[in-house]
Amino acid sequence: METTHDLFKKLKSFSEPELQTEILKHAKFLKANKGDILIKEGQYLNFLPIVIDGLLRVYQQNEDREILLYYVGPEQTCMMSLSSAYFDYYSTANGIAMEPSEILVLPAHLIAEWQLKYPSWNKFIINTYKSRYDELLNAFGSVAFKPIHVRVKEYLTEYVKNESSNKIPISHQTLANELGTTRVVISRILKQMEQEKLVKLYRGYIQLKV
Amino acid sequence: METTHDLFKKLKSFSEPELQTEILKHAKFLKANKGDILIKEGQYLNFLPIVIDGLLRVYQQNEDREILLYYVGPEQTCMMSLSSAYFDYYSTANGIAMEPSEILVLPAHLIAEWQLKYPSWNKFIINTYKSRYDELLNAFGSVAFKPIHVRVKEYLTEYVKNESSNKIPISHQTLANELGTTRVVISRILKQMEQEKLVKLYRGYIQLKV
DNA sequence: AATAGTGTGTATCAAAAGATACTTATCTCA
DNA sequence: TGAGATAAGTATCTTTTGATACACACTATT
Repeated sequence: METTHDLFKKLKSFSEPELQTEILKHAKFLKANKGDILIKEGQYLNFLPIVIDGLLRVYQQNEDREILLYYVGPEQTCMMSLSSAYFDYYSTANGIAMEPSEILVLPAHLIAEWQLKYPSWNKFIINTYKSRYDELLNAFGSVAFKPIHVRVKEYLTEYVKNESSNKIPISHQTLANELGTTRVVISRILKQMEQEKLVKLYRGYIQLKV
Repeated sequence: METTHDLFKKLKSFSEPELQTEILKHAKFLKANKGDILIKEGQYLNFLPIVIDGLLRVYQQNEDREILLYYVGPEQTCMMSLSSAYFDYYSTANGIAMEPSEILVLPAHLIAEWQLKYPSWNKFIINTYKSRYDELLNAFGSVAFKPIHVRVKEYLTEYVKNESSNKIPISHQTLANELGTTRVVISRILKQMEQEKLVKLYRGYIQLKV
C-alpha cells in the first residue's frame, strides 16, 4: 500500500495539504491488470480515476475499427471519466489498461466541490480539459488533412522523441488501431518507407532511421 | 447599448448578482460585422469573448482546405479563446463572424479568479470545455470512420433538426468547407442523393426530403 | 445588355485507401 | 517438436476521394 508520503510524491499536482487529506479520506485504490477494461462506451461513471502508476489507453470504436484518443499516464485523469462523472453522462469512449496500473478512485460529486475549494484541484481539472482538448484537436487536424503515410511517419517520430529510443515496439496491427486504419495499409506504407531507407522493419518492432 | 437588465436576460448562465456586477465592471462590448475575423491561428489572446448576439464560426485551416470545428452562439464562449486566455497560449484555430455579432469581452486573468469565487462562472467554464470537447470528439469520430456521403447526410439532417425547416441555405462550396473536402466532391454526392430522391437541389439551397 | 462573380453539373484521370486472399515467418507453449 | 497464435509480405481488385478542366446558369451591378 501507498503511504501518504509516497503518494503525493507521485501526484505532485495536489500540493495543498488540506486537499491531500481530503483525497486520502475519500479515495479508493484500484489495481488493474494489463488488458483490464476500465471504461466502456455507453457506461455511466460516478467516479473519477487518477492514474498513480501504469498506463491507460482511451479509444473510440466503430464496428471493426478503432482509433486512439489518448493515453492516461501517472498524475493524469481521463477526460471521458471527468465529463461523465461531472455531468452524470455516459462515456463515449473505451479505456483499457496497457500495463499493470495503480489507480486512485474518487467519488464524482467531489470534483465540483473541490474545484471551488482547492485552487490546485481546479487547476488540475482545467489542465486536463485543456490538454486533452489540444490532443484531440491535433489528432482531428491530422485525420482531416493528412494522408495516412504522413500520419504514420509522425506517429513514429513522435514516439521516438518521447522515448528517446529509435526502436518502436509495436505491431502493424496495433499501429493500424492507433491510427484508425487496417493492417494491410500500414504494412504497405512501412514497406515503402523501408525502401526509402526511413525505417527498418522487424517482427514486433520498427526501427526509425534518421 | 445594453442595459444590465437586458444583458443578463440573455446571459442566463450568470445568475449570481455579484458576478453580474463584476462582469459589468470589467467587460467591454464589441460589435463585429459579418466576415470580421476575430481570432487567427497563432495569435495570442488575453481576453475571453462571450457572444451576446450573432454567430461565430471557428475552424481550422490547412493550406487550401479548411474544416469546421464549431459555432459559437449567444451565451457561449470559444474554446480556443478559453484555452488561449487561461494558459497564455496561442490559438490553434480561426474565428470569423458569420453574422453581425455583439460580443462581451473579458480580460483573461479574471477567468481563473472568478472560477474560485462564483460557482455559476465555474459551471459555465466547465460546461464550455465539456460541450466543445464532445462536439470535437463527435466530429473526430465522423472524420475517422465515416465516408463523406454519410457525413453530408448527417450534416443536412442535423441542420434540419435544429432549424426545423427542410431547406438548408448553403452552397456546395461552403458545405465542402464545413466538412473539409472540395466542392466537386460535394456536388457529386448531392447529385447522387438527388437521384435517390433524398434531396432536391436548388441554387443556393438544398431541400431535404424524407 | 454587358460583365463579372458565384453557383452548379459533369467528364476524365489519378491517387489513396480499403477489402480479400493467400503465403511465409516467427513465437509460444503444451 | 508440433500445433496454434501472432506477425508480416504481397498481389489483385474495388471503392473512395481528389484534381483538373470546361460548360452553363443565375445574380447583381453598371
